[in-house]
Amino acid sequence: MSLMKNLSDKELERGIKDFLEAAPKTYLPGVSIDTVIFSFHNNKLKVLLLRLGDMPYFSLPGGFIKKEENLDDAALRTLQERTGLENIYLEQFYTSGNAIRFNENIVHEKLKTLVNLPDNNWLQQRFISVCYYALVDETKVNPQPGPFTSEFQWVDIKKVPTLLYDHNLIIQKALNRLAADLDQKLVGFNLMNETFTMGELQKLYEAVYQKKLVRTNFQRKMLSLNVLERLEKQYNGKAHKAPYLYRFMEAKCKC
Amino acid sequence: MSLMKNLSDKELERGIKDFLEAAPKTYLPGVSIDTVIFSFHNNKLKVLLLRLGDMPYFSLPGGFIKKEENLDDAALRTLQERTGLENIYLEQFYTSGNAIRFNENIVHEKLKTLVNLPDNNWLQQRFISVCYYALVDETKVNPQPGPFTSEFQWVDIKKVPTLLYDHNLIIQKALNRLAADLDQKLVGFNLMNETFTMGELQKLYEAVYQKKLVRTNFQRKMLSLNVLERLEKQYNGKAHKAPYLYRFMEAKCKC
DNA sequence: CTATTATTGTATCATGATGATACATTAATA
DNA sequence: TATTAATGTATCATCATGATACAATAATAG
Repeated sequence: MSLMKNLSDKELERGIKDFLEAAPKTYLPGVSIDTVIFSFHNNKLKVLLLRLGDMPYFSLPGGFIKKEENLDDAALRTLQERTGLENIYLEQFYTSGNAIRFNENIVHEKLKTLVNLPDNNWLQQRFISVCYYALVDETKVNPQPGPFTSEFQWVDIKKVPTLLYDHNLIIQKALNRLAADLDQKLVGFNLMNETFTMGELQKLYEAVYQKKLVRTNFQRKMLSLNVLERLEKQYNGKAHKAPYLYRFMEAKCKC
Repeated sequence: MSLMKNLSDKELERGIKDFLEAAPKTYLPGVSIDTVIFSFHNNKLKVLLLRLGDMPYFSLPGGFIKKEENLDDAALRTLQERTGLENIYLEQFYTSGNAIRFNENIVHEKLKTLVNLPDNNWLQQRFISVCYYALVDETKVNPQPGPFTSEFQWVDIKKVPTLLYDHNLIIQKALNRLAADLDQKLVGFNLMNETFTMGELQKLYEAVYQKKLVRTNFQRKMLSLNVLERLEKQYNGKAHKAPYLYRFMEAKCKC
């Protein structure tokens, strides 16, 4: 599902110029934020990727920290700006800081073709990037382009292409952390609808753990947690027993 | 155990002046490193704290990142500079970035009493701090003062006083992470001597988990991991059965 | 209306990990 | 030689988990 914004080069140029003028007085230098935005839709775990212009690589959405803004607040703000959502589950998990970043020169070249930039402009400095992961409802996200975004795409976690910088590594670390948090903090329900079947929930866990689970044991485990409320059955017209719907009872959980 | 370096105000002034002259061309602005250095000695889990001049608060050791240096390399270098050790177990676990840091003004005031500094000097900028924990052998550490250090102290984790900035929170997060890594990656042996008794190992786990463990079950669990080599007994002159010594067999472990 | 099919919900059994407890072992001392 | 205090091992109950069997059921085909 590609969300083409089809920003023209003219629009990109305008956005980048405005950004570059404001950035040095607005944002902390040398520190950026990258966010791995997860969703779970049609039984697939996905991440939101974006592209600058017609560049051959996607990258993670991110942003910068205002000079008087707390780090976590900046992560939430940039995420809200990009998704239009409130109340997002957000977790810091890693900070990336190699001196030379994969393909960064390609980005700089691309920027120069879009805008007439001097060498050593604000965007060309070295950045230490603080990484967060977010759990969102894909259907409620209305991606808003930032100054460097011409295209959004939700990509199946199993089909993520080679990305800019070390963003593939960052996604892998996010996924590892999400798997641990799924166990220990039950954060997975932030990715489910209000109601869901046990089979749907199992698909989420399988996508995060990247392995098949035994259906009957999964069901027993989930029910034993005592955080699921069983609702009416879901008659879906299929020629078999209808599954129950469940709701996650936040009150019973310690997260 | 206090390691007074008794740096005079004159020495501190010289060091800080030199640092401030070199810092802007040497280090990335706005990003620092804080390191929670753990040791386990005399059955006590400790962290290395340091004090600037005669300030009323201790703080964590740390450092800065050279302009062309990878983040992890910087963490290792600053740690080596401060401890004189090679081959240190080091793990990044958190990045701290509130806009206003607890008691930072006190530090700025103290610096001004030591050196005649302008407002808005390099040290007074806002820092995003990337936090690492390290596991070291206290007896092999020979603390080297940095430009802001007049005193080192190994402090029992149970007796850490109120520290500067959010360093108490950072230590707590480091301890939580260490507890998780003790389980999953068996990093604890980095804190033990080459050989140790089961009782000593249990004291380490109890100090990290901050709770008592049942001796017999702990022993069974550790032996079942198949990573311990049993050596000769340790006759220590006590009126009871002598305990075996054990050695950690790295080869059998996946860390 | 009945048999079939695909899926779902539950029960059962074997296995392994863990908490709790008992007990045998032993190095030094009285 | 008995005592003491710590150590090493065994045992039992409990719980979590993997594997498997089986009953229940909603739609469909005959």
